[in-house]
Amino acid sequence: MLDIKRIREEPERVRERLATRGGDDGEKVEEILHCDSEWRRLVTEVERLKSQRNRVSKEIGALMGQGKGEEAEARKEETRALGEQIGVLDGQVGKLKERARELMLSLPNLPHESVTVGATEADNPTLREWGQKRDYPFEPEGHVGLCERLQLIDFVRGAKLSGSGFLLYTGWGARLERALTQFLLDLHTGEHGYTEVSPPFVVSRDCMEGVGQFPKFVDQAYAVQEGEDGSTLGSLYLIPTAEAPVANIHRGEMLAHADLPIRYCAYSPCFRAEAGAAGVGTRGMIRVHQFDKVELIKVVDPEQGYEALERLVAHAETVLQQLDLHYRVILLCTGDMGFGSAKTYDIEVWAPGQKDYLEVSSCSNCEDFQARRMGLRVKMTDGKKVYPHILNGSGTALARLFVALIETHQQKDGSIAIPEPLRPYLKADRIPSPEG
RNA sequence: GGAGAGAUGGCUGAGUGGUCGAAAGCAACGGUUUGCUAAAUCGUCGUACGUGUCACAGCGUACCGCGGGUUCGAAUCCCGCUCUCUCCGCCA
Repeated sequence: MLDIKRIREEPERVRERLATRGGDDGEKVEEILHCDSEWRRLVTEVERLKSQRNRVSKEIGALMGQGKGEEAEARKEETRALGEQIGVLDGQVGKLKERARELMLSLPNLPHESVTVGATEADNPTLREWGQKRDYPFEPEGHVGLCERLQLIDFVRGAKLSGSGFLLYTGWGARLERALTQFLLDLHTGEHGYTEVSPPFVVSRDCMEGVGQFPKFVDQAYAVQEGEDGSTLGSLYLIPTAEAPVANIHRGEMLAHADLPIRYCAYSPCFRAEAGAAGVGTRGMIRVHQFDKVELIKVVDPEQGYEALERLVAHAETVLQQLDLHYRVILLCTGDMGFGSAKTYDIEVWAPGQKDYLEVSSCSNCEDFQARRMGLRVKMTDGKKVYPHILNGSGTALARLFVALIETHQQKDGSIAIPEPLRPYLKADRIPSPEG
């Protein structure tokens, strides 16, 4: 959520920055300004009436105390009339405020000045690459083929259980997934200073709203239902990312400055309805309804938000470096950024079987956008209360990492070589080929 | 799932339908004092929004878990909800 004061003070600037995202939010800004000024006008008015009523009520109390009951009765008429006016005005005030909030919640964050202005992913600049595409003395196989041949994933039975887009990991596949998860958590907690948390995998509507998933992406979330009648279990939603619960851990709190920076690291499965994406790259495990991910969340002093973002990306990059996977880091342009983000780096790993780069991490600084939505503040050492910057980054998504790993490290003999740092976790240095 | 108890300012904890934004204590902050890691003493000490100011101040409104209701007036009475605690049952 943007700062209403900022919208009041420099509406043009806000409109300009929003426009770089490509949406049509100009009209919303207009309506917000209108609701806001109207709201302030009515609030002033209704508060004046309330003040009057309070005064008269006190006088009535005094009269009653003095035993002047009749006089008091007479004055009650006054406040009754005031009460009616107040009721009407309060209704209008409430509606305006609600409408303004609704609009405020639907506005995306303003892109940071350093972000390239652009319309689509074609405009995303590549910032750097690490490693390189290897040459294989054979035609590298795609992950679907590898998974089937090595019996890592049973695509058919996974779909039988839950429909397409759900994976059944088997044997070495399941073990590799578990090893990767463990490896990632140990790396971030041990080397990068994050505190591991294990959050609920369903969250309330408030949490979804806090991180900016709602209201815009309601149709992308699975709602938890209680029974066949469709009654929703207190409006709970399967998390699309651990960011939803973890970024909300301190919702509504007032943190001390000494509590910062806060760094959390969490494993969770992620559930995405991917409505409207059917048929687009749905084969295999590139785009699925459920995948595992290790997420990194930071809550920091606003002064240090961007410094923290650079470190966050570096932490995610370490994963790929340790697994010896070629990747590139790109900066999302204004038109391609997520709803709540002010600046986002994507890390894309090379998958030789796909002959394409896969997004395995998205690291964003949402600045105070989420903190404002969830009412999370920090009391600075000088006593000032500010909204901290909240950052999130994947460290990393598992399914696609799995793809890049097996495609990159496939061997001529049909086996998969396991990079050194992962071996202790898998307790093996290769995944053997059944026929080998 | 059943029964009961509770939810008040950073914390502990009072609170009669009407000067209650809320006693008291602790903590915190500022000052004074005492020949020494501390004590005594005085004072300050909630939040949000609106208004106002260069900025303070000031003024107003709201807030005693959340949402409704009764009333001229609600922390206080009524209803619904949420959460916490205790006991019972059930269960990984």
